[in-house]
Amino acid sequence: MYRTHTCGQLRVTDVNKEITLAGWVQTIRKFGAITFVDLRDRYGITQLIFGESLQPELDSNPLGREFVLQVQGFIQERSNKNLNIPTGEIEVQVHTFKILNKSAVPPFTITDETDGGDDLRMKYRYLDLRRNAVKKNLELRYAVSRATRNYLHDNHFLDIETPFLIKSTPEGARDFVVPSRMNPGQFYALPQSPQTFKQLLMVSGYDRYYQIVKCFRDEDLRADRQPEFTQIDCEMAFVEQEDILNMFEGLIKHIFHVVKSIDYKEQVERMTWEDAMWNYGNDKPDIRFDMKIANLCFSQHTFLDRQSPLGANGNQSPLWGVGGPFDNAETVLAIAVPGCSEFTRKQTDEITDWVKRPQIGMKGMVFIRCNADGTFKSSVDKFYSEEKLKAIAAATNATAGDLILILAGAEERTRKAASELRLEMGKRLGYRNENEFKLLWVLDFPLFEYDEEGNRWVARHHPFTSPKPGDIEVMIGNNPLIEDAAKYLEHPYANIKANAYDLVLNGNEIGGGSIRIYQRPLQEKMFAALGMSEEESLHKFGFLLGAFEYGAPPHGGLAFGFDRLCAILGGSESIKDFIAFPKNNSGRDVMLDAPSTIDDKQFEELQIKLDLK
RNA sequence: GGAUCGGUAGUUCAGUUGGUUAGAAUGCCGCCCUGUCACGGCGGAGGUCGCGGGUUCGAGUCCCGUCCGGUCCGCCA
Repeated sequence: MYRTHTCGQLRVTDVNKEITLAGWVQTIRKFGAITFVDLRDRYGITQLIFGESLQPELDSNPLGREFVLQVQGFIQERSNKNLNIPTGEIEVQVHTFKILNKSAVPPFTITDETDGGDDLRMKYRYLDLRRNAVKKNLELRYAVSRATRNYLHDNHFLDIETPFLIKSTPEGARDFVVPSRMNPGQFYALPQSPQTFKQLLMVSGYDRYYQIVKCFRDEDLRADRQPEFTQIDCEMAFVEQEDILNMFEGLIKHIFHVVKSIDYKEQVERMTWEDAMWNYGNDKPDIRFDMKIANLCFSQHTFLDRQSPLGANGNQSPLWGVGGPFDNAETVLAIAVPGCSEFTRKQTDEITDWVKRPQIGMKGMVFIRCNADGTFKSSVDKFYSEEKLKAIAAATNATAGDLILILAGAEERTRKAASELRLEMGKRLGYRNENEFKLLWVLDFPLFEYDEEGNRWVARHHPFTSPKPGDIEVMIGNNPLIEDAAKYLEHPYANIKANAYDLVLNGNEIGGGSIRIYQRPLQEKMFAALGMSEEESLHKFGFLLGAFEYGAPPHGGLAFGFDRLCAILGGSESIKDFIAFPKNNSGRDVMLDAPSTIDDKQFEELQIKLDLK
């Protein structure tokens, strides 16, 4: 028997017990005739003490960090206790020991605050995983997984596996492809999600399905995006949007309860996509803090059908007049930052530089100080009177002591910049506390989105998403074959809303889904609207259209980004440390050095000839 | 596809205006130490300054190219 106990379980109540432990040498502290060793395993650390009689044996079999060691001894109460660790009141008085395996000196320290850089840690991931910090994350991941399965099981969901080798249907993200030896010249694709399979399961009558499943997307990566990632994929039949929201609000609350001991009692807030874009500048607002964006004015129509409070700029408006800095701006947006009117010139310059960075791309920033005495001081005093500044401040909902930041420019870029600026100021002012969790449903997304590059309309969510009930008629009644972009832009499809919903946690999209189309004619209209010919839609999705002919029930579902959810619950921006063996941002596994070339023999079997450009 | 930051000892980093033998901490090795737990003390070893080219009397430092890594934009139904 290698061990009778683990390194985390022994306490003062175990004193005098004869035990055997096995684990890794964390540290060695030598004091002449006695030696202390911290022995570590998955469960904790136990101090070993080697007395004088063992020193000759230790001298001839020296220990080193990360050696695998087995010891026999008895538990004794420490004379000097270490109350920082759970086993700190006891130690093992060793009488025999055996080195089960030696270790090379590890390239970085196996400690919570390691001295290893990211690159090195990834190369030696098997050592990195020994660290408590990473282990804690993987344990949290398992806890989330378990809570999810328990909740869904209790709600009669069935875990059903779906295939990984499927057909490439290049809609949306790029597919990873896998050559088929038995079918030369043909390729499987790895699923971007089990979307169509779960819909087919609904047709088959498995009315509550889930799977915690790997998905694959061959797109460029980020700190929160991996080429293979895990989803909690769910689908339900005979449901409306409200049923889905309730079910999965329940799931996330259950996860909060079990994993974080948080009782999220209040109903999750809801917001339309339009309100989100209008007030926060993006479709996944962080509502832990307010600081809404004020829409000061437009000179042109925007994608939101709203009126700005101060009217158009330029000479059409008595407020803005002519000659100001916003004369030619498509959009003018403002944020009132609470309590920052006393910012120094250096601080405002610093924020200006921040919005001028290429990633934000603003040409500059205007600011107005709302002084405590009710006066205003701005960087545009020569253009606007005190009265006008007051009107702007009122439209921004600013109060005395606030600093108003104003951005102007092209609609899309400016709105995005204002959104980023709001988040940045929120972060700087400490409003984005990682221990505070705030959920939000974003509803009523547009069904379509115009793809400038491809010169066509694409599905914003995916092509199986149902329009909102009132908009279905619009679609059925309009099935134009659209020839050019100009027609698209006037097209009524632009205003069709989807029966789709995203769940947002602290400004991160953690889940999204929709009520699906379940009738063949509507699905055909959808494919047509996306510019797919009948032949093409049959070739790609004939199986789904066929299934809809055999009694497809109304259905809908949702998928959570599992890795991201775990990272946020763990208080991290990066998902890498919540994945045992992640890839770097070039999609490489630096430990395996994958991807790699393959043998000529493999090419031969696949009947593939490599001809790189 | 693009932007940006970084690459110097095993590791994490410093290295001024281009100028003597490239430093610190930690790790590693040796000696000392019977109550440490970030043990301590003394000593030692350890460097193709990512790679290639250029400028210069002289390059870790400046220039060009390239490779690798981080972050971001585009992209991610």
